[in-house]
Amino acid sequence: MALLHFFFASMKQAQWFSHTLRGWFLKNGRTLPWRNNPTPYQVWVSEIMLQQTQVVTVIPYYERWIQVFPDVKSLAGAAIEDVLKLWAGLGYYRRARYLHEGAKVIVEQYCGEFPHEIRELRKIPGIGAYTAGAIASFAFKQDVPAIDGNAERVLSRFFGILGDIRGTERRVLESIASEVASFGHCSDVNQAIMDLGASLCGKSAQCAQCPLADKCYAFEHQMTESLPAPKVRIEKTDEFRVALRLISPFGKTLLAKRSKDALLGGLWEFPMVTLSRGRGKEHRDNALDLLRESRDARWRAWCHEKNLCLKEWHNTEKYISHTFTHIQMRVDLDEGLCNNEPAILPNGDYEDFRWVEYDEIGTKYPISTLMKKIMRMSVLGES
DNA sequence: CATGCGTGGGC
DNA sequence: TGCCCAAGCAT
Repeated sequence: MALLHFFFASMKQAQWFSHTLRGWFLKNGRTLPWRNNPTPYQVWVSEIMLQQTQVVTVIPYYERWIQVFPDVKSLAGAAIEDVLKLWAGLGYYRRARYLHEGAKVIVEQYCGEFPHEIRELRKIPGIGAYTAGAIASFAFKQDVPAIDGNAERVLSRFFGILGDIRGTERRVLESIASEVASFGHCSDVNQAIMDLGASLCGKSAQCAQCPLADKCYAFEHQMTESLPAPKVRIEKTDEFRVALRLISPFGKTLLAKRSKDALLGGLWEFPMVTLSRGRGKEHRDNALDLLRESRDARWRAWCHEKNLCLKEWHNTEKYISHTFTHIQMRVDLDEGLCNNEPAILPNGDYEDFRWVEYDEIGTKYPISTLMKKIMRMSVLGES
């Protein structure tokens, strides 16, 4: 019933919406590095980078990326380490891995040419419903919808979709998006929806300047604040870790490579151990006790297991707090000198260990923002 | 299908 | 400052 209601109510509106919004876009659309008659590769790279990430953040990363990897073939032939280095700092590192894998798939299975069909695009790692629609409409000029967070917000407000657009009302949203798409010029219209969502129809709407306000459901009913229905947020887990800056007799620093499917997968860091993980004040208090009492013992055991012979040792009293989507992390830093430089086998969180020059960290070895913060705490010399 | 996965910017 | 978010996808 709900679907039928929205379908009939929105049919007339959809054409006006498409036409009016496109008119606004042709005058007011943003100029962006990936918008000048883009190749499918350029659309792909930009769309993956833009997932959950702001345009201003993406621009410099995109420019650098296109310089180094101008096409699918150059990306497919690259080393994953170099791919991650270009991505370092952007977050959600699995996206970089999927881009790399996807490039190989396109070269090996599609003769280096992007498939045009949505169904085929969806088979490429990291390309989901939205990105497939974006590539098909922006690069191949197909009249298909591309529903991202902006489209969810703009469409749910304009057409008055009151329920959960990620749940029960998903079909309604998709049906309306298809209706809008059916009037053509989807490359423009889809980008118009995003630009409107990024400017006038953001979290707080500026309806006075909006070309769609005349027929907008949310504007008419003063519901822009409450649409779309907000996502449920999960409480963050608190995590307490200790990192070790360990220096060998030859002045090398021990670096560990995180397992590729883990948090910050594939990036390098001072080795860390997790002391505790949980939620609530009681847990946090216990964790701080644990930190005081068993921090050194944990490290001694860790070093012993790795045949590392510790010489000097010191707790820096310094720590950083770092927030991830689902984790509130505190990392304390310990620093020490050891008498040997053993080869260390992969284990647990880490798939590789290496003794490196301090100034290679971040240039030769890709690191996260968390690791940058930890390095700033280090008081030992820089070599 | 609910959950895991980063970061920098805005208020 | 602390909280909320911003062009999703895979499992």
